[in-house]
Amino acid sequence: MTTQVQRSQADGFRPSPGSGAGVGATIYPPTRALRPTSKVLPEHARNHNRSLVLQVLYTSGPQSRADVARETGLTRVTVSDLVADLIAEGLIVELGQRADARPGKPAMLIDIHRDAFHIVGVDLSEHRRFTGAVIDLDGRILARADVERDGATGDAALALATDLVRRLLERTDTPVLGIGIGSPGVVDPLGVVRSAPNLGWSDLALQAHLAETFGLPVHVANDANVAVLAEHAASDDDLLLVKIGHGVGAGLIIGGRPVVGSGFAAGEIGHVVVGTDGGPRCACGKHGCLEAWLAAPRLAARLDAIDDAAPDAASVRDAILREAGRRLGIVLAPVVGALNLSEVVLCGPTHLLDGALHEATVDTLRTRTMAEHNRDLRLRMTEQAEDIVLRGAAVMVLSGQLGVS
Amino acid sequence: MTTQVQRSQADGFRPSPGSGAGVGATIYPPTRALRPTSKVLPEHARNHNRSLVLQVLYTSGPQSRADVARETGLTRVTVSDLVADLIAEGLIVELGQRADARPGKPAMLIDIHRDAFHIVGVDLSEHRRFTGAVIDLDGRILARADVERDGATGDAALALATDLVRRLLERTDTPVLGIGIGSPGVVDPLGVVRSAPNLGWSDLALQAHLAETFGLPVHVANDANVAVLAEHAASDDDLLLVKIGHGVGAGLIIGGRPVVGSGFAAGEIGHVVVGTDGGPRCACGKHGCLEAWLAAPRLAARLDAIDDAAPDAASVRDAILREAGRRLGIVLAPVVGALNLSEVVLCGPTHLLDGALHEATVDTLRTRTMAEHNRDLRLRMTEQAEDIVLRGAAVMVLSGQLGVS
DNA sequence: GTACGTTTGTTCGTAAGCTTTACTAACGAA
DNA sequence: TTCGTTAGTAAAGCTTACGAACAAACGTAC
Repeated sequence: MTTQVQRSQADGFRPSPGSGAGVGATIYPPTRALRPTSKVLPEHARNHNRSLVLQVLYTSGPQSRADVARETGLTRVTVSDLVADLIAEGLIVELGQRADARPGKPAMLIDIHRDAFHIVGVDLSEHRRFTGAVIDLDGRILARADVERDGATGDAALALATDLVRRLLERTDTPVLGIGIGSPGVVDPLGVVRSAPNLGWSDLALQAHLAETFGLPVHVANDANVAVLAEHAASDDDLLLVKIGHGVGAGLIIGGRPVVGSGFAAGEIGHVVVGTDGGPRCACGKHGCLEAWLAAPRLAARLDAIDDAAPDAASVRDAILREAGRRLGIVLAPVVGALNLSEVVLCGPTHLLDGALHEATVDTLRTRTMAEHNRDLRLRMTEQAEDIVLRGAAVMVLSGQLGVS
Repeated sequence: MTTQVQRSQADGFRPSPGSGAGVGATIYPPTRALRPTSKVLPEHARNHNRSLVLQVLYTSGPQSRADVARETGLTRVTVSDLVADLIAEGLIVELGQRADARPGKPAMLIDIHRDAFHIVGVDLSEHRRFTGAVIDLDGRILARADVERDGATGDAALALATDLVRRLLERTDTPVLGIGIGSPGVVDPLGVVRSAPNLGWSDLALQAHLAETFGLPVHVANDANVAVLAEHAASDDDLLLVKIGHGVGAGLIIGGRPVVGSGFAAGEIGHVVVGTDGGPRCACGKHGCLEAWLAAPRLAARLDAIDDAAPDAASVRDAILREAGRRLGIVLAPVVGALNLSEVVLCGPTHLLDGALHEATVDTLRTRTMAEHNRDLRLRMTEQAEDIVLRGAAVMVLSGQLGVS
């Protein structure tokens, strides 16, 4: 009976991609979308392979067409064809023959044309000013420009941001691949700032405005969601980035894709209440919000309130930072547990975060989650300091325009 | 200057799929994988479109080839070609001409051959017994079989499960599309049970064992992760399912894809500590774990301890359930906030969960998250009761084998 | 120095897959 | 009967990737 069943099954069913045929080869593919949602044409496949070639070159550096073919699994013929297109478009250049001596025909090295395009990145998340930079394809910052915000909101703030982009575009003679913007607040995938109270923006079509003004591809996302892209470029795991500044926000990448959330408000953890014992009153009216514990200005104010002359000032400062870290750990523990995260990154003022606070967060996470499951959890400070949003904006443009990161 | 820049850019760059060319058309595609990881061949595209046709029929029911073409965006020619293949494989059948009178040639209705295959689903998560069922493609349960576990662990438990599958396979004469298993513990994507303390399993290659034994496609995943598939079949949003039974676990679908976690332990929230005021001692040694508050046996025991004769027994019961619900809300709040979830589903004993506990969880979530961002959050009981894991197992097989759900 | 093997990148022909165009079949409406 | 509409199919063409074969260019063994 069972043999009959399996015979019919084997005849009637063609296995889907990713799951080989035959006994024991069928696996549940976790990366496959559950439901196909739109058709795929050959040109889409080609675009994917095009990005794949660029990706290999981007991460592994100059190499021959044959090398790329081996790494991608495509044939040399196909790679040559794709590369020919990409050279014609100016995205790839030939660098000359490989130097080292090997048997066989010498290889012609190719690479992404790293000088062919620049990227404009802008960070609107700082409270006091907008910052921006011209960035090359490798994420190096080539030129900077800032503008003091001076409390500007609404259209005035938009004008400041637009002008900042204009000034940055004037700083380069190289074609610009695109403009990436990290904005505070809730930003939808079409680049509409749904709500950014600090800037007085609501339903502002920032992407459309800038795209029309400058005639360039524009990508806009929440600042923390942008920042996590910069961090993700270095690793491949699921990643949570907590950005602590004037407010507290997070960016999240799961399975290689940014999490946006049902209302495009993923990562908005600043007003989640921490613990069951009250806490400082928050601007939102609640008590014990994460932001009330952890926002940089509030934390700094609490530290400043301590009289340096007092005999135990140092230990009080330490206790304050430690408590803030503990509160962060309390909020993160359920998230780390539910998502089984292996990597959490902190981003913000180093003098506040990197020390007692960081330690306390680690300790709290350890004691409040199942050690067995989260054994290899890493909690670390970002190494990108001030420029993380700018670099993330560049990654966002690279990813959106070339499918590379 | 800027005009020059944009001209070169427009010439040199071909927009990637999903982002149209030209001003304002470029969007940041949130569903695109950041980095292409493997090549895509035409046959992969065809398989995708094949699944797309099946998906449309599966969800929308019998219709003509032309209807499918309109809904998928593929041409009638391509749909006819795909359908011809699928009919040859026995996955689609022609049902005869459409009855209603319309101008033009009458349509030949086609549908997924819903009687051609059955699915075997098994739930290993109950403490006292293993349950299983033969399920049709629409998720209807056609036959059941159970086996008392009687404390069996290790190889004995494996033998019980294997025998249960064998008995289920004997209950149907229809070809079996595949076997789906929901197991407690941590299960990796290859169907290896990395760790299931209750069953005494560690690194047990359950998928491989069953596939070899029965010569059928087998899919294994954690019980809560399986259950959430059943729930997801009804909606399309991000979804968190909390499964409360002997333990407490969760399953999570984000962006249409199950979250697995870095150690394949996503959803293991049972041993996250809740609140900052201690709590009952847990089997794991910590105090105030979610499981210590909420696991069905412990909750029931606390309720049973109340003397029914006592004057205020009812209100004490209520307080206990309410407190448990509050604890659940406290743990979920950071997760809901970080992921901006719109839908959370509870699954477990209705008499415990659906009442004061549920209400308290909703209240707690409301007061501990930002109402503005999570306005449309729904927290509800599952409607699938006992069979959710069995139905989820069927969805897992459907999804894995046909790309349909 | 010559023959041989190796590696690169290209050319040519082929197979797969989807589209456009054009057709036939079958129906209702005027 | 004629006209317009809809379903499904057939033929041709375009895109895309592949395999086979080849020439170029190199090291090495003898």
